[in-house]
Amino acid sequence: MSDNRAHILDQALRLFAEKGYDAVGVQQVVEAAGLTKPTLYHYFGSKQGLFEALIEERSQPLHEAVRQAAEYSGDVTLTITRLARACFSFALAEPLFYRLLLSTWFAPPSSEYSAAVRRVQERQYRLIAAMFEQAAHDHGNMRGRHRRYAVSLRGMIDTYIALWLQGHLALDDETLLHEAVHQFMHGIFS
Amino acid sequence: MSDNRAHILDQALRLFAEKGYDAVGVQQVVEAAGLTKPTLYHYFGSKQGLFEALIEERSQPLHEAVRQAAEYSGDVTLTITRLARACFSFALAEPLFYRLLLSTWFAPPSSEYSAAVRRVQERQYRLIAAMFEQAAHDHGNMRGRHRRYAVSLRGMIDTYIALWLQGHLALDDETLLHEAVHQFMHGIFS
DNA sequence: ACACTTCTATACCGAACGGTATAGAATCGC
DNA sequence: GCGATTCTATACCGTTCGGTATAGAAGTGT
Repeated sequence: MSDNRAHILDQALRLFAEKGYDAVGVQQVVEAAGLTKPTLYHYFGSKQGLFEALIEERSQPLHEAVRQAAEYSGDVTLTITRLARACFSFALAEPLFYRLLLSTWFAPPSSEYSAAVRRVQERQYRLIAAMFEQAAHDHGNMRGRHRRYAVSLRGMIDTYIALWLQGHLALDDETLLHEAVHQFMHGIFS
Repeated sequence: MSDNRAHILDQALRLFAEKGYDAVGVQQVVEAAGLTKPTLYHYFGSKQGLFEALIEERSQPLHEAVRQAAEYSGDVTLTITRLARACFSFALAEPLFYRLLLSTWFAPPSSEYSAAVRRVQERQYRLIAAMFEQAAHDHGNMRGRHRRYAVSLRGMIDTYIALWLQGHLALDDETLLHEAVHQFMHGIFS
């Protein structure tokens, strides 16, 4: 019955996302899953191991989506739109997981467990930066700025998702998506 | 000797910013301050009270700086530059406090203690939104978008500060400041 | 039927958690 | 000097923390 493992991951995701890693005890997780601690420690070895397995496994669909969306096709606006849409879609499908990603990404760095999340973000950052570097071949004025562009695009995407998570806007809105991308491309004086 | 109160706040800020609220025990705080728990509970009543006092008191200089910078003077670019500079300056002066603000702002919402930080952010958001609303009187094409502009400007500022906190860029760089503002105003083509 | 590996529960470990009852200093108005 | 208030330390409360020793199920290959 190895779907006990999946149950533990499910409940751990929910609790970590709702209360934060340090505020959730191992006991709470196994109780929510209807199991006991030795089961959890059998599969994951430690609380940190549980968290890392959670991040590693559940982030793969996002990583794949970003990888596909970030393939530069000659049209910067289109690529950026695809990228933002990929992130928005994933956040809409897995709000708990995206909340966990965001909160850990901005959490204090000392915590050992957060390295897993930092790896995920770093991987995505590299994909986006590479896209801007390719795009700079077509648009000379972008040359040398691909790092800053990657950084600020990710920042914009995460800002919108964070605001959606707090109920300040609707993420499943194509108009909003295009306005956001348009602002990124052409500024607020459109 | 009521500067014991200040010592406790200092150490609480450092520990909360470095490890996170839930990962820091009351015992750790008073030990770092060279005191004992009853002293802390005399001044702050509870761990949550300590956190809220910390946020409320240490955020006032930031709030005042943002309030002044957000006074619209007829020049949008100048106002935004002043705003970003005010936030950057505060972050440079109080990196631990800004890190604490950011991490709590993106933390799971269930935690009672985080309401204090949400109040701070909400106050600043209103100042910035009001500035854009005034600016819309001069720039008709901005009308009705002041909320989105306020949101994305704050997002951009916090993104840059977060990246500085992680060592990815230098915040005390007037060129970077102007590039960031320029990108916000005119997009990445320009 | 049997050894063997995989999985799960009971019961427990020492340490740390947030918080407090009590009492002794220190400081103040007078 | 003296009562009253403010502040701080010793010692302790019950609970929860992450983690584990032990042993019993459950399934598998032979």
